[in-house]
Amino acid sequence: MTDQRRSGCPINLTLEVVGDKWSLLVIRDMMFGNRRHFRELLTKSEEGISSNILADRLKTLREQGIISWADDPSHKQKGIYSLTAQGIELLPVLAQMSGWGFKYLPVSEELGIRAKLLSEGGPKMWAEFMDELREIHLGVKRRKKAGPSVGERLQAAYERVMARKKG
Amino acid sequence: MTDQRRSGCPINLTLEVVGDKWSLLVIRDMMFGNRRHFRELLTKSEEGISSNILADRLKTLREQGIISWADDPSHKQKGIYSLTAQGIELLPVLAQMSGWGFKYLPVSEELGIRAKLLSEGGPKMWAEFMDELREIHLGVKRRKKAGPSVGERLQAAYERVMARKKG
DNA sequence: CAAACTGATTGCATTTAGCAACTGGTTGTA
DNA sequence: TACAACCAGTTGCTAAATGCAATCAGTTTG
Repeated sequence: MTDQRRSGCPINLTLEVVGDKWSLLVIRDMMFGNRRHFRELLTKSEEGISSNILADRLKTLREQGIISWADDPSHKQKGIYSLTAQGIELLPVLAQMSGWGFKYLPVSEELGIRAKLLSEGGPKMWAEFMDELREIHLGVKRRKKAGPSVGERLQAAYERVMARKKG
Repeated sequence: MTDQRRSGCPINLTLEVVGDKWSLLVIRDMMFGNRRHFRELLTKSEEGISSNILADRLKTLREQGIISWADDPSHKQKGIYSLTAQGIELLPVLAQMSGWGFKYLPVSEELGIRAKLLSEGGPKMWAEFMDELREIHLGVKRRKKAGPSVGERLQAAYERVMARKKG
């Protein structure tokens, strides 16, 4: 990962940071699956990332200021990865990619339901979800809204589809 | 490019199609720079793509239904690449990436001005620009709006910055 | 007719991705 | 206190993608 940039174009620079097949999936799992430890990210992802790639991406994402790392006081070996403010603001990028994929690619039903809700919810829902992420990852307190959070609603919808498919 | 998918997640599927360092740059140049021929894409890009990579990406993007190809009647060897409806709808993805890059990465002034305007314009401006792209690439007629188009405004802003920088 | 231009392709070296096994340490349980 | 399971990675190796420079055959321009 040398520092030479191909151009000063914002799209190019963004691609140089997260334009590979894994970085955004790691961020997705931290955002939507609340995976915060190395092992969680390694074993609970749909796609099966290998440990050296995961270690490399976590390192790079830290260097880029997209995630941060802290000791887990409950376990001497565990660390907790968190999204930074900058990382949280990748949500609209993921939401748009998710919406496009849902519309044009062979998305599975259980994994598509979140995309559908997020796409229908639009920028207003994204802003609310980013607020929730700031609370979870940065400890920023926010006024509790009535009813379930966006994160909870997405998770509940996923589980509803899974339950119906199994039963 | 084998067809095996890592998962049915919409974000993952989108990444498998355009999640590399070049595909989205080719689409960017077609959208914002109106590059339609192989040579234009090859020589007029900021980043300097090599010809074998460009040929491979154009092939893949055609196979994925993101761009299409047609003979150029003015020249027996020339072909014209166009964005499909599906390709045009990648604009919001590019716009979000562009906005994020503009906010957090060392974007050059002349290449950042489009990102700034597009970000400020929001979904409404993106919809208008997609309408313009549908006219240019798909031949879909639309009612002419008053004043310069989004594409023209972006280009004019870019040229204004360049003129000022040169003196 | 020659030079420049067209959309690529080929060969080769470098870089990145990916798999499987392994390391050194910690924690929970019997 | 022995021991399995768990923790965050690292190492060695192979496969695939990337990138550069040269080349190609047909087309258009002067």
